[in-house]
Amino acid sequence: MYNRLKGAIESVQKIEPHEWALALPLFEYQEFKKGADLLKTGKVCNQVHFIVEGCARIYFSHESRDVSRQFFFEDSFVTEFGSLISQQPSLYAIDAIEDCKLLSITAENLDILYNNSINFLKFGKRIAEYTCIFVVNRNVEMVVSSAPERYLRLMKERPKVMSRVPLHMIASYLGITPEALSRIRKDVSKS
Amino acid sequence: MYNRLKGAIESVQKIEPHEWALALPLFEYQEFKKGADLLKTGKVCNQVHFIVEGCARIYFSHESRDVSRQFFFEDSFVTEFGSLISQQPSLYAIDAIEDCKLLSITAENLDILYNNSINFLKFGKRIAEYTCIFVVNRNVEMVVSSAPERYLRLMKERPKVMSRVPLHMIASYLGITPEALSRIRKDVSKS
DNA sequence: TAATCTAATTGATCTAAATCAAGTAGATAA
DNA sequence: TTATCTACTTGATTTAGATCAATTAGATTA
Repeated sequence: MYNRLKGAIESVQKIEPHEWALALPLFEYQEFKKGADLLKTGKVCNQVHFIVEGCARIYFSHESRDVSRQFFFEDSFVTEFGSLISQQPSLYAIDAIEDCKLLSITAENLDILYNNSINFLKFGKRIAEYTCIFVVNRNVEMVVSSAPERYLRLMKERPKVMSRVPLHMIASYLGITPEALSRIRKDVSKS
Repeated sequence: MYNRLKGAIESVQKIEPHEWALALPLFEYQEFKKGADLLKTGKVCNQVHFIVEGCARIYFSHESRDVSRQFFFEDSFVTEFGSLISQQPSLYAIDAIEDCKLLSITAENLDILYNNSINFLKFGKRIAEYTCIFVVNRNVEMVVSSAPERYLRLMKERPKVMSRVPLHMIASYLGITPEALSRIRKDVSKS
């Protein structure tokens, strides 16, 4: 389990043995059942989770309708940056789409880690940068591509989302209604 | 001029005198005329610019139409993260909306800085995190708010954009056509 | 100064996707 | 097993904003 965490981190930034010795005890194992909340809207986000197994989502509640912002699968990290960094109440919620096995670190321990390990600091910088690039591209895609184009691209580039996330969540992620997604899928399957 | 740069950085992260001694010589002053390109699409982004005076924009060319992604004013940094970090050809271009006075640092010098100054490394991490939060929120706004709502919010929260950026650029930033923006403005001015 | 651009506005029409409404199909629970 | 959810699909109608077309208003250049 810890090897999965180490692998994911080292694929981004080389970490020294003494840094691992500091880091690993700071992570705590926890499980969440499907549908459970990892973070509720209005609460301060105090953890970063590494997903060992399962699938989670960040979403936004808007006029009694959930808008999914992003999906996360095994071997990736989930947190709500905005709240984690500002330590202000979160505008977003995180929940488990499938049963989840997590290795989690608290905001305080993460601070300790960043202040005592230069390579973890570099790792944190890179993660933020990659996230930024990903989100910017998604943003541009929302403006320049049509709904069917966005659907086809998601299908091609993130097949896990298509196979493991309910369609109504995918619809809101794509910025459309479930009805519109249903019709797009019908059109696509025809051609 | 360098005091402006120092002020902007220190407002995010405390920097030690010896770190400033290293950093400041790495920045080079340059000017761009209104309309000039700071980065062309297809070129590798090799600089981060601090705007001392003026206004710039990142945009995306799509089917012979520019889509503005973001606007930048004095006392802020402009670069194209995606290309800067990957050192791959940029999907985006940057140009000067007004005559610009810049303090610029190259990707190589930035690397030197990050590898020799822990506080600049922390600064870089924070900038990436803040950018990420900003872009995510903008993203969600594109999905949940109508065009008039997005216009009103931009007017309220970023008056500099409204007063210094041409309307057709604002329109594409809001994800609408210039015609639609014109009509929204007429409606808003009535009420 | 007039001439030529380009930006912005206004009007008419069209269209992608939303909304409203109803039905069907899988899950989950009793 | 049946009953009850909730997810998904399908159809009818509406609407926000796009597109097409023309005009006006500022800029910029000759």
